[in-house]
Formats: sequence, C-alpha cells, structure tokens
Amino acid sequence: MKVTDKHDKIIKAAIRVFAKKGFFNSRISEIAKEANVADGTIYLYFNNKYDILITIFEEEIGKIIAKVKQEIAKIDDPRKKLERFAYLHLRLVEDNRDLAEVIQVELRQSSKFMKEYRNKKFAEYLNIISQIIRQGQNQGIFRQDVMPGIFKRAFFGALDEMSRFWVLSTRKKYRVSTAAKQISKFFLDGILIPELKAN
Amino acid sequence: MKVTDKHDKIIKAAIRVFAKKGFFNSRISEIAKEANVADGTIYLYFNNKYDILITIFEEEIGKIIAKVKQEIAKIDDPRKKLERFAYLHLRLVEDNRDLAEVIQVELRQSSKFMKEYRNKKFAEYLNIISQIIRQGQNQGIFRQDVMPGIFKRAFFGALDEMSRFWVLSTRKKYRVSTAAKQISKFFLDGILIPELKAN
DNA sequence: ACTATCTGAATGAACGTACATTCATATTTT
DNA sequence: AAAATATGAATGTACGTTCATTCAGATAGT
Repeated sequence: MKVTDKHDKIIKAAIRVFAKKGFFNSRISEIAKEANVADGTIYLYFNNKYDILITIFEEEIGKIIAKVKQEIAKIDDPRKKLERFAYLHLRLVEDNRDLAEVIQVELRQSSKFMKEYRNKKFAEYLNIISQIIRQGQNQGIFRQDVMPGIFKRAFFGALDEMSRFWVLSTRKKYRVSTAAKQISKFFLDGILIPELKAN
Repeated sequence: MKVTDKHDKIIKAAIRVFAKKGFFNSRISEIAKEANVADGTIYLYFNNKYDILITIFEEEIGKIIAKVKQEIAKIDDPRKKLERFAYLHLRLVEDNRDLAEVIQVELRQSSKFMKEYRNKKFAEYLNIISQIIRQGQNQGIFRQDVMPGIFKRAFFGALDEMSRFWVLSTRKKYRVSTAAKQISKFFLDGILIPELKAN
C-alpha cells in the first residue's frame, strides 16, 4: 500500500460528499477538494463520476456481506441468528453512517440502471435471512407456512426503515441493541399477548 | 374542469417519465413530449423542474393518507386494522406503480432537501400504525413492551421493501393478499411454532 | 352578420450556464 | 533524465429556462 493511497482517499471523500449532497448534486470538484487532490487526478483512478459510485458499492458491500455471513455462521440457533443479523445490520449502519446513506439512497436511485448488480449482491445479502428461515423450518423451530421469500424482505425492510430513520435524524432515540431486540422479537414472537394466540 | 387540463396532463406525464428515468435523468423536453405540450408550456404551470416533483407529492400523498385513514376507521379490532393497513398499502402500490416508484425513490433522494415536508406527511402516515398499536395496548390485546415508535417503522419498512420488490421486478411472484396476510401474521403471531413460545 | 381589435395561452428556437471531462504542463519518483 | 504521477485551466456540451412570436377564440364596433 502506497503512503497515500489516492484511490482510497477519493473513495472516502466521495462517500462523504455523496452522503451529504446526493450523487447528482455532488460536483467532481467538491470530491477533489474533499480528497485534497486535483480534479484531473480523479480521472487517473476512475473512468467517470458514475464509476466512483459503482466502485463504492463494489468495494464496500462485499466486505459487509462477508462479515455478516461469517458472524452468523458462528451461531447455531436460528432464533439467535436472526437477532444477531438484526444487531449486525444496525451496527453497521451506525458505524458507517455516510456509507449507509449512500447505499440506501443512491443504490435505490440507480437501481434501474444497475439492476443486474443490485440484484446479485443485494440478493446475496437477503438470502442470508431466508437461509436462516429454512434452517429453522427444517429444525422444526419456525412454522412451515412462513414463506422465506416474503420473510426475508419483510425482515430486511424493517431493519432498513429503522436505519433510514437513524441516518436521516440527527439524534438516535433508541439504542441499537434495543431496536435489534424489539424487531427480532416482533418477528419471532409477534406482538399479541400470549393468551390471545390462537394457532 | 377544462376540456384538456394541462396541469394534470403534465403531472401525469411527469410521473411516467420520472418513474422510468429518475428525476435527474428526466428531461423537461421528454415530459413535454409525453404530455403533448411544448416545453415552454410547462413553465406556465410550474416554476421549475423541481416544482413538478414537489407538486406530485403534495397532490398525491394527501389523497393516499386520507383514504387509508378512512378505511382503517371503519374497523374496530386492532388486529384486523393492521392487516387491512398492510393490504391497502400494497394495493395502492400495485394500482399506482409509477407513482409508487417516484415516491419511493425520489422522495428518499430529496429527503435531505425537503426534510420538513417528508417529515410532516410521512410521519402522519406512520402514525396511523402507532395509533393502532396504542389502541391495541389499551385494549389489552398487544403486549405492553412493544414500542410503538419502533413498531411503526418496522411494519412500514416490511411493507415498503415488499413494494419495492414489486415496483422493480416485472412480474409479481406473490399476490397482494398473500403478502399482506403473511406480513401481518409475522407481526401478530411471530414465526415460531406455538409450542416453542416461551413468554 | 360581418369586420376589426384584443387577449393570453401556447409555442419552440435561442440563450446562458454549470460542470464533467480533457490535456498540456508541472512535479515527483525511480 | 526518463517515467510516472499530479495539476488545474480550458473545453465542449447538454439542458433548464426564457421570451419574442403566433394564432384561435372572445369582445366590440359598424
């Protein structure tokens, strides 16, 4: 690794600028300034503005998926796996706010144009969840009528919306561990009081 | 109402174009063409491009909130209210795909710049959910440890992610009623098989 | 009933600017 | 001193917005 890795400096700067202004409202000159680099230098490392965005996704999302997979693999009980997934997801957002915001907003925005890409990586992330469900169903822990394809989206969506709330609001109202526990409990136990559960 | 309401024609055209290309990649000339109107005509009805987007939100979101509130009010049982909310939300998305896509992607994108706006209207929508929870808690149907502020986001997020899936994919894999039932059941009953419920 | 005058909605070519990208030149590294 | 890396002013263009002009239809005058 070079003493000053320009590639990395530019990526880090771009994450900050994109998070603050959004991709289309960010200027190359701003990113250059934030990275302490000349405008032209950016084009020595990236083909164009859009390429910077793509690279952010490619380099960062892979790391996240690998990390979550690895952590989940350490646990046996599918119930605990779910709770752990929730915690890890929210922690990642908390620890990488700018990145989280860029992924949330811009990956969505661009999804039409990079559908294949989103589909591949994002599906991989979601499938960590559906795998947990199938494992739980095989072990007789989760109900058979739970559709893993719907569950994975619902569970991810719940976490994602919670993250968005954090990313957009300045102060957090709830702690990560509280939110992770609440959300996984919603999905595991439901919200009905025990006596009322019919099934 | 005039024979040809240009304001409306332009809004409808813009929803189609924004949904297809995204706000920043949409050209005024495209919207004009789609609306069968000259470029300049658009500026007789709107101050600028951004104003078109704002107007879409202002005119359409209000209608949606009003409709959902009204439908929910007809029901007593908080359990049924939740399921109905899920169904209505997903139905709205299904019946107004382009609008749903614009709201999902662009409202999020712009949220930093129209925070006050999103906060107001969107919070109103989310609060329909937390009201249902509080009502259920008062009636002794929902557990007291459910935090309405977290629940509303989790529930909305689950529906929203399911919608995004529909908006972005060409063919629907699940029926609206199936998804609505699954998701509300997740939240009401959880996914554990009955024997395993500890609490 | 016919003509003249007025009106303002609609048009689309022209304008001006903002900004991504390039490249001739400078600096640093080997 | 050659090669590699970095610079930032200059370039070219895409596109939001403007505005002089048109013209269908309304109103008034004869």
